[in-house]
Amino acid sequence: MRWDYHNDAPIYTQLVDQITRMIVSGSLPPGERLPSVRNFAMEAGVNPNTMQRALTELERNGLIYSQRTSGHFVTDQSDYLEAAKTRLAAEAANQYLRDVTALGYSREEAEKLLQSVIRNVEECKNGDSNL
Amino acid sequence: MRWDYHNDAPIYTQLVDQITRMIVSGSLPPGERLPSVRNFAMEAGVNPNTMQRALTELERNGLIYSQRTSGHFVTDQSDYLEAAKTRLAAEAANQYLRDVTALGYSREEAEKLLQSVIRNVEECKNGDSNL
Amino acid sequence: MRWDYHNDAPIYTQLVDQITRMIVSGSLPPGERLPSVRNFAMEAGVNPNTMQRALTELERNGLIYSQRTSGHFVTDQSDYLEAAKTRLAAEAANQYLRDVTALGYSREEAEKLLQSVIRNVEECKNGDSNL
Amino acid sequence: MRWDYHNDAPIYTQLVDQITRMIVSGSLPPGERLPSVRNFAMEAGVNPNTMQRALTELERNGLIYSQRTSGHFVTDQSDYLEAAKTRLAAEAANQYLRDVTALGYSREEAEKLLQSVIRNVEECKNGDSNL
DNA sequence: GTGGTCTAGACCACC
DNA sequence: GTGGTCTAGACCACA
Repeated sequence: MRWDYHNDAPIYTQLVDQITRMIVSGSLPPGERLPSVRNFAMEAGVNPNTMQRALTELERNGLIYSQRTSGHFVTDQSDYLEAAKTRLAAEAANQYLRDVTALGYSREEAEKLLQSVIRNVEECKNGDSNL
Repeated sequence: MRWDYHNDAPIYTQLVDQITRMIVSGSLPPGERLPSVRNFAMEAGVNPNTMQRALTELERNGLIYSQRTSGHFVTDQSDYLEAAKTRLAAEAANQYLRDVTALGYSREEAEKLLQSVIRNVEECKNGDSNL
Repeated sequence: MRWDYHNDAPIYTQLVDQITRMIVSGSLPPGERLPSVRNFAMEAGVNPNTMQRALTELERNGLIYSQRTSGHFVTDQSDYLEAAKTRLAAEAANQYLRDVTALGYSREEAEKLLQSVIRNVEECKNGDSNL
Repeated sequence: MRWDYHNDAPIYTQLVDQITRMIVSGSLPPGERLPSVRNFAMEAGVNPNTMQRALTELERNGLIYSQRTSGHFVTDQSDYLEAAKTRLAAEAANQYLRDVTALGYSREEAEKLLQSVIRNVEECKNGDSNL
């Protein structure tokens, strides 16, 4: 896992985002025990307080739960994970639509634009793999 | 024009974004003179300094230019405007792709998801028009 | 003559600079009568007030003199023009030395740097002439 | 460090220039932490906002970077610093050439003029040391 | 304590 | 009237 941060947003927010992705994408499977706050913070290269704050946020979101003495665990309600996943994806799609229509594009153009960008990405990927 | 701000980003950034959209979408046509800094600030409900900062940023981006004693003007290089428009749209599309693939979706699913969201939006629109 | 202005300095200052160069470089010869303020301003694409201010400044510098009813003339004291020329050149050289030593270069390096830049310019010139 | 300002340019610009020189000349070494905005401003005798603006500009130029809660640091990419140094020096040399050729001198004369000015400076220095 | 944003109000040169 | 700079002082989130 790569942990890199930018300056435009609070670190704890970026932690929440990244861990969320790890969970809903399954790279942190349901029921999995997370490293201790202290270790997890070291791994991510941040202050334990910051990691604690991120975990609290994730617990508030229902993606993880904490057991008093034994640590934090990814929720094992996989239907909930699935719901979170589709919700986040729908949010992203709506954001994209809002952005691109604000620029003066129609919804059809938004669709075509996405397709051309995808083609573009795939060409680059192929180019890279040839290096 | 609606000027509404949220709390996650600095106001001057949001001003830059909104004015950028007004320009590239053509609602502020090339060569058009903007209101004076003070008036524009009043209209947007912010301090003149904040608006000034936003305009400085826009000038740095090449979307407007300032003429020392007569005001700010939308650039009249329409090819540049067009380039900015497509650049911003491509950024939005890439952002969407990044978000949604980070959640574990494939690029094909990203496309289908967008289509279903668009259908959804259009149904809502129709629903509204039936009210 | 090209008259183009940038935004970082007052227009009248830029006029003073450009006319000064025209005079000391001889493109406006000693004793020459300048166009009327009104015409000169039109030619330069500026407000007559602005041109007037520039001429006043030039008169203060002794590069031109005005005769009540017949207009402005380049001074015919060619020794004075010569002196102004060398003074301005010396100022430029000193400015260059100050700039470049502030960056941490020695005076010898300043000399070598200038030579390499000159070579560079001449290559570009040759390249252009081949187009 | 001497902080003296003249009236022809905005203070924040002059701050940028002076700090840039401190950095590229090595008097502020790579990786070095700058004083806090407030302290730096006090030291330079300006308002914290003004210093902040200068630092923002320097960050945009890539000469420093800011770490959200711990301060500003000189970039540690020394190759970049070296590039900036030579770029600034080349700009100064070009400026000198432009100035002096606009006065009607040839490039050879520009070179000789610089040499004579350098000799002049060194004589003065020697004169000083004899006092 | 750090950077950063925002407001308020004054001031300036320019045209 | 225009843009632009500067100061003063308050406020905030982050670590």
